[in-house]
This record gives sequence, structure tokens and C-alpha cells, in this order.
Amino acid sequence: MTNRRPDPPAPSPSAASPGKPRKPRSSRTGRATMADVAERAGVSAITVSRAFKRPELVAPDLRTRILEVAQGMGYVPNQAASALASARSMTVAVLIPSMTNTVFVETLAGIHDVLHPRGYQLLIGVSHYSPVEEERLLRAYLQFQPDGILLTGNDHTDATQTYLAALRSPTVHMMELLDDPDCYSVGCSQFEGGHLMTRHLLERGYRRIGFAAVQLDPRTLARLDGYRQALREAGLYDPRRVLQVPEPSSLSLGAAMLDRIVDGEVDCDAMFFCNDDLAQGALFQCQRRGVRVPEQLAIAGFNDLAASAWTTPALTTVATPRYEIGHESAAMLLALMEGHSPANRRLDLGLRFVGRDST
Amino acid sequence: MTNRRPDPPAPSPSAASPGKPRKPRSSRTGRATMADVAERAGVSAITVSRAFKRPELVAPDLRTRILEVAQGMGYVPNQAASALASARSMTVAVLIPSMTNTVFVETLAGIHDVLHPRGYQLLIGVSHYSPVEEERLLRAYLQFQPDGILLTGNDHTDATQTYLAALRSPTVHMMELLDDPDCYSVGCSQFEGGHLMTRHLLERGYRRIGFAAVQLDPRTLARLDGYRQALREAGLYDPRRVLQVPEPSSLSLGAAMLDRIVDGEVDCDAMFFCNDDLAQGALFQCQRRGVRVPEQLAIAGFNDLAASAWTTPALTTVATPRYEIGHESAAMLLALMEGHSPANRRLDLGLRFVGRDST
DNA sequence: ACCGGCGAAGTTAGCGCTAACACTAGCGCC
DNA sequence: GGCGCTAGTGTTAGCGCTAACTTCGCCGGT
Repeated sequence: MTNRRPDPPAPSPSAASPGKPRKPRSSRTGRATMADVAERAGVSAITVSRAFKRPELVAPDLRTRILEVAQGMGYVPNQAASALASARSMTVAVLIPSMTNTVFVETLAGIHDVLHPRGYQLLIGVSHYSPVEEERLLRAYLQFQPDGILLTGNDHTDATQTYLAALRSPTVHMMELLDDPDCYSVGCSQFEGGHLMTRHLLERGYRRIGFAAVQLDPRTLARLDGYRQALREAGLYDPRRVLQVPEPSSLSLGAAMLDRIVDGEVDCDAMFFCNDDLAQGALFQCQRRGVRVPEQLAIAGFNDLAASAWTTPALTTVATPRYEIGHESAAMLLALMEGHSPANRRLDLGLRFVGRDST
Repeated sequence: MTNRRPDPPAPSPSAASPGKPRKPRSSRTGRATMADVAERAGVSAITVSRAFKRPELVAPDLRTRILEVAQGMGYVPNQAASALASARSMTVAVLIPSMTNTVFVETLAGIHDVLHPRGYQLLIGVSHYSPVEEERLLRAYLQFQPDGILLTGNDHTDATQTYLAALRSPTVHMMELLDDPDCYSVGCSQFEGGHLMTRHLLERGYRRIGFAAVQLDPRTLARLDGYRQALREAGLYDPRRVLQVPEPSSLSLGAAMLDRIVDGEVDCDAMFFCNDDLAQGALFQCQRRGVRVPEQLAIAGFNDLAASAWTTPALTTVATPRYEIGHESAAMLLALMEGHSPANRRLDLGLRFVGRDST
């Protein structure tokens, strides 16, 4: 047993008299500190630090002993102190528009799978598709001095852009591909996706193709552009076939939109919903109302969510590489954080058309 | 126009010569510090600190001026330094089993809505239903010295329990209700939910009621217990009607389970799926195979996900108050973090039976 | 005049850790 | 036998902020 006896306690246990500078162990938090571990192990604090952070610099046996002592004392390194001293927070801020949308959750998974093994923690912020909220979140997260930042899309407030420019922190934009050569981005072309699906519908012989959009999401609008261009190329574009609503997408919104379509508000033989949620809602509503899909109305979605393979009929859609987007964005960010410069500032991961029975 | 001119830059912008101890502004990170703001505003650092954190202690005009100066310099407080000095990280660790399961995402939303306005940041960890992984995550998050901890369920490793006991950090367990009087918990009775649904099926006249479970989730097993007890009370329990698989739940797993049931592996006239994902998958598969629900087979789920109202037929299920669980857990944690003791250590938020067409 | 009290600022001393350098053996080498 | 070299450890000096005092000035009451 080593000598555990601390200096005798101060006369009054409440007020810490400013007496001797050397405290026995454990600060106000009651947690063991690195100095406590060092003392117990008979080494200096820096050696304990190295045993944890730079193991190759410490003799193996000593390291083992230090880790044992630390474990025995329930020592946990203090990340705040480490971040302050080393100017590295081992933290990455991730801003996404939504967490109920599985698209972004899968992106998060991809990010996590790359960054977590390297010791980075994610600070996840949900902007609810609002650039202003995004700015607020960014400001909050900057307090953590994140070593890197992952943003969704390129729809940011001026203040956000200013912050990012003033900061030296590496930043990667996910989902959309940016043209700005100073920005790093990983994603796929939403425009191309819209174009792709519309061409498919044209090939299938549909001539009165509608588009159903929610306005919140800028990616939706890029798909709309693709749709528009494809129809213009075919000489079939008619703005009256575009149905746009301000609400966030949901199954019930898709159902409601289908009602408006079937009830004659939009004259079309095929409807391209800007995402699978809406399309699924529409399909469900078709079942309820007895609308035959695709005979009476063809329905297409976007994203290829899990349930889209299971609806009746199964939904034609475009698969987006969202896990990969997260994965590759994180990999690119990692490279930037480690001072490398990635081969490509703009990584297009492509899209995959998924033809099923609904068209 | 106020004077915006900063001190002239150091002669050599690259290497900061180790000359005078007084640095002009901005440390190695290049970011403005509190001292920089203080100097510019002509006050001491502590006043800047107070202007941000304890506004009531600073004269209003001075405070306004300080905030303006800070804004102009792009100053962002350093959370690591603040945490170190104040022993408060303004951080809460949240451990959930899954992020693809919307149940937990909605819980997160509830947590966020309470904690975010109070300035707390969430550290979100996903354990993938593994107590060992949960322990690893907890250890990682303890480095952040979180001011509070939110855990899911009560299925933890011994080491996790030890950590929590050694720590003084307030902890609230979500989802399940714990009997331990030393623990705080907010949730609903999974057992009661299983019992409730099974009673409903009995009332409807079903006599050969099966249960489909995934093993990963302890909450699932509690529902199974409720099911078992209800059937035992009715003298109708038969273990051969319990279908248990090890995989994580998904639509396709539900579909696969339905196949096994319909193909004769389980003799039943009603099937209680342990969650809506499985039940939805089963319903989809019924449509494909032409199994009439509920005439040939009744199907029930658990949780009441959004899509369950839209399937054909609509799914009978039990609604769980997951947003509320998150909300109330966070509220309880907040009380604990602020030193109050909540009225109730164990908050049961109840369940709601949702009868629809599938039974 | 004097005092107490209060509101509003400043001073001092760390929080727990790590960068950067300093040191000490022990080794091989000409 | 002194040199350089490396591996392994220690010393020093902060990182940027805030708790806990201390100080200052002003007010009103007696």
C-alpha cells in the first residue's frame, strides 16, 4: 500500500483557505487528475499524458503500469483541459437539416464510421432546413473550436459564409456539389437526378408528367430544375403541372397532394414526387381511393428509402448514395484536418436509377 | 464609423517570435480571445466574461458596447477554457441504441427542445443495442465531463454501473421505469404495453395469438412478458407461438417472419409484432401474397410510427410517448443539474392503445 | 462626518492538460 | 574517449477562461 494520506484538511471544510499551493488530490470535481495518477505511479504528469496520447513515446512496461494505476483510480482525461492546452478539440461539428429524414441519418452514420475510430466526437446540429437556424447552431458549435465542420448543401446565410471564411477550420459541404473552387464538396447532382427520372418517364411513354415539390429543401428545387429541363428538351414542359407546397414533407402531405392531383387540380398521367416520403404517401392514398398505379397514374419518388421497395406497387425512384456521401465527406475532412489536401475538391458520387412497378 | 483598425500586424506573419510576453492579439489559433476583446473595449477580461455569461452583473451600456466590440472582432468564447475554469461543460451525454429507429430520434427531439434553450449541447452516442458499446461510448463521453447523462433502458454492463456510481453526474434513464430507488427514470411500462395489446386481441376473439420478437432490444422482451402474462391469465399461452430472431428489426425481416408464419411455422390467428417496423413489413408481405388481414391473420404492432396509419389495412398498435419521454427526461435532468430534486424519481408517461383495421 | 451597504468594476490565482524544450542514460562509432 | 544519436523521462510555462476575493464610488441614514 502506498501512502494515501493527504495533507491534513483545512480547518473549515467549506471555505478553501488560500494556504499551501499543493493540493493533496482531486480537484473540486472530485475526479482524479493526471497529477494524481502521476503521483501514484511515481512519474511526472507529462508521462501520464504521453501514456494516453502518444504511447510510442513511453516505455511499454511503464505505460502499462500507468494505465493500470489510472484505471484503478477511475481516472478519465479531461477533454476540456486537453483541448485548451493542445488547441485541438477532437470534435467535428455536423449540421444537417433534419433528423427525422432518414437520408441524413444515414449520412451521419457514414460520417460517424470514419470519424469515430479516429477519436473525433460529433456535435450534431439540426437546422430544420433554416439557414438562419443553421447560423445560430454554427455559432454555438464554434465555441467548441471544432477541428472540422461538415455542412449540408450550399444554402447558407451571409453571416455563415463570413464565419467560415474567417475561420481556418476545414469545412466540407455535403450533398450538393459546389462550383466554388475554394469549397470542398461531396455529393451527387440533384439536377441530374431530376433529369434522369424525367427521362425515364418520357421513355415509358408518359407525356403529361407532373412534379410535386416541397419548398423547404433546396435540393428539391435542383431536382425540379432537372425535371424542367428534361421536359423542355422534349417540348413537353408545362408549369401548371408543378405542384409546390410550403410544408415539410410527410406521408400525409403526399396523400393530400395525391388528392389534389386526382381531383383534377393537375392534369397528368405521371407524377414525379420530389422524395420518397411524398411518393409513398401518395401510393398509400392511391390504395385507399382505388387509383390504379401505374395504369391510371404513374408515381415516382426520389432517394430510395427502405420502404419504397415494399409498397404496392413498388416505387420507382432514384437511389442517392447518402451513406457514401457521409463516409467520403468525413474522409475528405479528415484529410484536411491532418493537413493533406484531398485529390479532388468536388467529389461526385453519382446516382442510381431504380425502376420498379409504379411507373 | 468606429475605429476598426487593429494593431499593426507582427513584422513576420509566419513565425511568432518569442519576444515580449505581451502578445498583441490572438493566440496560436488565430482567434480573438477574451483578453483581446477586453483590451479593445477598455475593460478587464472578467467584465467581458460577465457580459456574456452573467449579463445582470454588468452595466447595460457597457455590456452592449462589449458585445459590439466582440462581434466586430468575430470573437467566439472558447468553450474548453470556460469548461476548465468553471467546471461546467454545458454538455449532456445522451446514449441511445439506434438512430435509424425513429422512436429514438423523436426522443432526441424532446431532449433537444428542453436542453438546447438552456444552452446545453448534446453528445449523442449510438450503442447499436450493445451494452458493451454503450460502455465504450460512455467512457469516451466522460472525457467531456458532461454535466448530465441520459441513458436508454436499464441494460448496462457492470463497468457502466460502476462509472455511474463513482460519478456524481446526474443521470436519468429513459424509456424503461427502474425500480432502483437511487435511479431516476422516465418512460412507460413496456410490460403493460404488451399486456394491453394482447388483451385487445383476446377481446377481439383471437385465441391463437403469436408474438414476433427481435432479441436485441430488452424493451421487446418486456413486451413479450406482458404478452405472456395476458395469455396465461386467459389460459391460452403456448410457447410455440413465440417467434424470436436475433437480427435487428426491419421491414424485410417483418416480411420474412410473415412468410414463416403463413408457411405454417407458427399456428396462429393473430400475430403481435414487437414493433411497427416488423408489423409493417408483415403487412406489405400480406399484400404481396394476398393474405387477407385481419380475416386470415390479424396483425398488431407497437410504437405507432407515422406510416402505421397509412398501411392497408391500417395497423393496430400501441402509441408510446417517446417525444414526451425525451422531454420529461431532459426536464428531470435539468432539475438535477441545477441542484433541485425532482418530485418523482420515476415518471410513468403511460401508453395509448390505437385500434385500427389490422385486428 | 461617519458608517454600512450595495452595485459595478478589477485582481489574483488557478482549472487540468500539453508543447517545447531540457536533460540523462546508454549505445555505437571512428 | 569524446562525439553524436536516440529513447525515455522531466521541467517550465502557458492555453483562455472564471471563482472568489478585493476595490472603488456612490447613496442614504443618523
